[in-house]
Amino acid sequence: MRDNRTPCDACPLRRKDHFRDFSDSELDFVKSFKTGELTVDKGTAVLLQGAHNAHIYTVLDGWAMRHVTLADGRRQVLNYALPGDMVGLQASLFDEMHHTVEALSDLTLCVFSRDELWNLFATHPGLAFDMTWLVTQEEKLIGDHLVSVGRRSAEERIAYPVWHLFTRARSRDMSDGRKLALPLTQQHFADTLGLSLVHINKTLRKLQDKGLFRLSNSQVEVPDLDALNEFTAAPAVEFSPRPFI
Amino acid sequence: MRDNRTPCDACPLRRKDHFRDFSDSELDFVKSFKTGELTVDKGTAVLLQGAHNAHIYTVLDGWAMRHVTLADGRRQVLNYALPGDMVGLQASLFDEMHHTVEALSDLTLCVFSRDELWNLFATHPGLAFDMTWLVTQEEKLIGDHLVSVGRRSAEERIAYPVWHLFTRARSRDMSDGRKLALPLTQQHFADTLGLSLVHINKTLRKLQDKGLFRLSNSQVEVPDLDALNEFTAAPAVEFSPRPFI
DNA sequence: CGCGATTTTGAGAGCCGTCAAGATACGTGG
DNA sequence: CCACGTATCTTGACGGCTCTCAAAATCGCG
Repeated sequence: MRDNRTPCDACPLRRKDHFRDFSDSELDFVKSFKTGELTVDKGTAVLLQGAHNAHIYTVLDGWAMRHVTLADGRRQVLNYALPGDMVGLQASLFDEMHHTVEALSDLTLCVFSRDELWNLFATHPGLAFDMTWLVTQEEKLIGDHLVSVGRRSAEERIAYPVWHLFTRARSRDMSDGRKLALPLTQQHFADTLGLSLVHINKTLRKLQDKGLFRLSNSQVEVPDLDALNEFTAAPAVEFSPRPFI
Repeated sequence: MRDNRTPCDACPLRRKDHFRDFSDSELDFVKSFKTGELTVDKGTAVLLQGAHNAHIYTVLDGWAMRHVTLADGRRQVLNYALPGDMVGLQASLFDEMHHTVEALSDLTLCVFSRDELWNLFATHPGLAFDMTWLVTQEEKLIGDHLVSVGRRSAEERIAYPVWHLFTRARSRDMSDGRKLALPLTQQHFADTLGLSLVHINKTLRKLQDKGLFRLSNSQVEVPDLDALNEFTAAPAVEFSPRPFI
């Protein structure tokens, strides 16, 4: 945890169109709710499956991944967390974590105390409401993911997270509109989509040959996002500023 | 919606060990929050994917299923709802539904007004907290489901919902410990697990030949729940009274 | 420049899907 | 109570999507 933390007053996320702003009272509370800032290197596990943790986090900068590891080593990625996303809340409010949260890039997190969560609900129903909304959004994302893994072909499956991550990253101004730095290996795609690494590689080639996108050097380039969206057969998402804490 | 509704004072769920009781103040609020009761026949869609709905529901009696239907007709079941589970909240707090909720049996639901939700957060932080907890639990269940579909073999996959539904139903006193009325067809299993109906049928036979359970006449019989749990390789769940609204 | 991580490619096997048809159970009306 | 239509379950054959195994090529980093 570092001293030179980002003051909430000057939170870079608040300035982005994607996120809604706080009221003065809410901002004051969040400032006190935030107990510190955590910066970890790429590859670090921030929250560990099976462990208890006294903190809740919001991603301030970087990419994280939530995943479950089975006893025999098989892994399943649940979701990716981008700036503005909370992690540590989802498992369940006070039980042990059911999944691991790992940094995919160098990662900066705002740290909140779990003990203060009740206080948030008691004194700031608006923020509590926002938090619940965020959890329902997470549930929706995982549900969509489940639909993909359960019912779509390999080609459709791969296209979905490319489009999805690109769209989410763009709304956070992480992309210039066509290119995006994407810190995922093909193994990540495999563990996300329930496919083998080899099959991911071959299917990825087919999709790139179709011109839907281009992956290289940890970068994605999407020439036509609408075409990619149509290929995934996923409903396009509407845009309205979303809350964050 | 019927007139002879179940009064919250005499809610049959409150009496079960599985659910925690309300404080007097909470009970009063929930009584006013509940605007009616809805009883529908087996097969009825209570909430429709793509539609808006002014209500939130809690299952009072019966089985429901939450599922997504793709444009070409492929279906993916997200989860099953049993007495005490909320439906209609998850999609997202005020947007259109992203999935359908359908009655698997004759189904009775408590009806709550979405407009009052804000009031709940403003005046009863305890209930708001419970509601958030319920959503995180749903997210956990869907996450576990995703792990199953993404990373487990057909045999492991099928065993999981049998164990899971049996355990959940038993905690609601719907089973005598060995037998349970389970209103699922093999097609439901297929749509739940991302497998074909034919393959479900053949795998189901193998598992029954192993003696893990027996399905017939819409009944499951599980001779040894622990053995089944071990086979699924899913972590057993601890028991503590959970909230409901 | 050298080593580990990641990507790529090929071959062969097998799990699972599709197609098809028959058997059984269930609900409804006569 | 029986007849009949529909839903559900069962079984077999066959094809293909995806897996595993294996090895080479390329990339990334110190």
